[in-house]
Amino acid sequence: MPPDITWQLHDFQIDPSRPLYEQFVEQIRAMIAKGQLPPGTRLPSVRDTAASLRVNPTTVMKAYQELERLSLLVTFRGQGTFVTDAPDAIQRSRRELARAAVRSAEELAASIGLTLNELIALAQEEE
Amino acid sequence: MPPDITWQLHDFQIDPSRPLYEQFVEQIRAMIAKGQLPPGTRLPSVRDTAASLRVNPTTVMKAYQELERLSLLVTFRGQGTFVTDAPDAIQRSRRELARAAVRSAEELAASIGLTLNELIALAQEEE
Amino acid sequence: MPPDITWQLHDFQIDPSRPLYEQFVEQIRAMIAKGQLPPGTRLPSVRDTAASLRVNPTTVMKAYQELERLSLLVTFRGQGTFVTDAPDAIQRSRRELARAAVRSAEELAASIGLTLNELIALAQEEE
Amino acid sequence: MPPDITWQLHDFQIDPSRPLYEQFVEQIRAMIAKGQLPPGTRLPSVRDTAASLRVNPTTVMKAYQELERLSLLVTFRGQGTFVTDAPDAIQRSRRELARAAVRSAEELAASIGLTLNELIALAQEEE
DNA sequence: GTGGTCTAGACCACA
DNA sequence: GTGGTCTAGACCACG
Repeated sequence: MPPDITWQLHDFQIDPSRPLYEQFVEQIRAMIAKGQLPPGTRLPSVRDTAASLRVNPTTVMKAYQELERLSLLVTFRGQGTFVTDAPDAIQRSRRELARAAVRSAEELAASIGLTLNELIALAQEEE
Repeated sequence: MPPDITWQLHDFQIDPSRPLYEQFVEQIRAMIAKGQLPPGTRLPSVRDTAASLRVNPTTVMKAYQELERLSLLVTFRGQGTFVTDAPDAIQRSRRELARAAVRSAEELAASIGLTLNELIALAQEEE
Repeated sequence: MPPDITWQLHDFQIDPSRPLYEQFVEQIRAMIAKGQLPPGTRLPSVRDTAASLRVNPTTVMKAYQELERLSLLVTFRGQGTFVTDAPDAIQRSRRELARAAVRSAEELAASIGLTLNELIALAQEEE
Repeated sequence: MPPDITWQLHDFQIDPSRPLYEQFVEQIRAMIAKGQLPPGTRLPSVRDTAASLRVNPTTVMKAYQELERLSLLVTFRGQGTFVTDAPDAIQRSRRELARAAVRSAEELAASIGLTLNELIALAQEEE
């Protein structure tokens, strides 16, 4: 039985120029991918999270719902929201994150006529 | 004297979910970085570009201005907009693109507890 | 005299996204309709059911009450809750279930301009 | 170039006991599936729809976004929301609707020990 | 003008 | 107590 989790405002880095809920999705997804939020963990309630992040509850809910769509969270009516306990959903999510990141770098490389390795080499060049 | 350039709608791939002007910046920047638009080339006017891309002129203007800010384009009043011929501007831009792309992949890797190499390996794993 | 019944957690499949009590109603109703719970059978008490299903007693109570409303269960104070032995209640319930299901499929068919048979054919089409 | 569409309150049947946005999704999806909203059609803006349905704009937006997730709508920034012009997305949606409806009827049939055909026959029986 | 995000606050069903 | 829906109204970026 994994313990409940709590979080504080300072657990999250927020960039006011981007959608808040999107950043919550990213950061919670990263915590799950890192194993920091083990399968079955109960997340703080929408209201509690909203209070500790000093944000509107609907903003938190939007993030939770998006994570549910990604199969990373499940909510049990009246009981709260939990990290999925299907370990493959989590592993799949890690792979998807990795693929998206690598694909995006490869696309940029291709757009300037380089391979991924050449891109990495170029990034390390001295001024 | 490099020839003028024209472009067609199909030279650009657009994704409705992201700002148009931003996509123009990226794609023109890529053309410059690839040498497809050599230094000194005169770009089509904002009006012409907007017409051939079937897009709002202010969108094109915003893209050109952003590229000027990046020192990749220069505008001579009454004569038009040209690809910079400062030789290092282009190479510097290539390095900046590469660094940004690599840094972003590294950050994602770190956020799920991996190195860049591990991230690339994970992305290549089979289903 | 039909024997008492007991049930285990695994007799019920639950979907977190729908009301629990509603799913109990459906599943108990199905057991009765199938003859798996013969007329006159005594059901486990609300407390026992709640315990073995690891569920809030009020949830079970709500399900039992709904099944009473459907005339499929009757409660004798102090003696417990029993499957009705009015012979037509069960057959009527089967017909009602069938009609509701068919009507709902017909309505969906109509909403996309098909008959029920066309809908069934479309559902069987290959990808 | 498909004509714009407008709609009135009475084009929608609403059941106050179920989420509004969900009903909008269903009904717009049905209109698309029926061909009543041809590919490429521009939907009324969120604000206009909200006004004619006498509903809050965010409720309409939620419906539009859900339909976008289903690949039935695409939105072009600053220009509005359009029915996708990929005809296969629409046909796929029709099949999905049909399959879900049929599967649900089959499941109910199975739960009372019948086949789909027997269920349909039972539904047609006289009182 | 378009869609999108966020807030504050109400109300509901479910457990 | 939980999540979920809806409203009214503000503000923003984009075209």
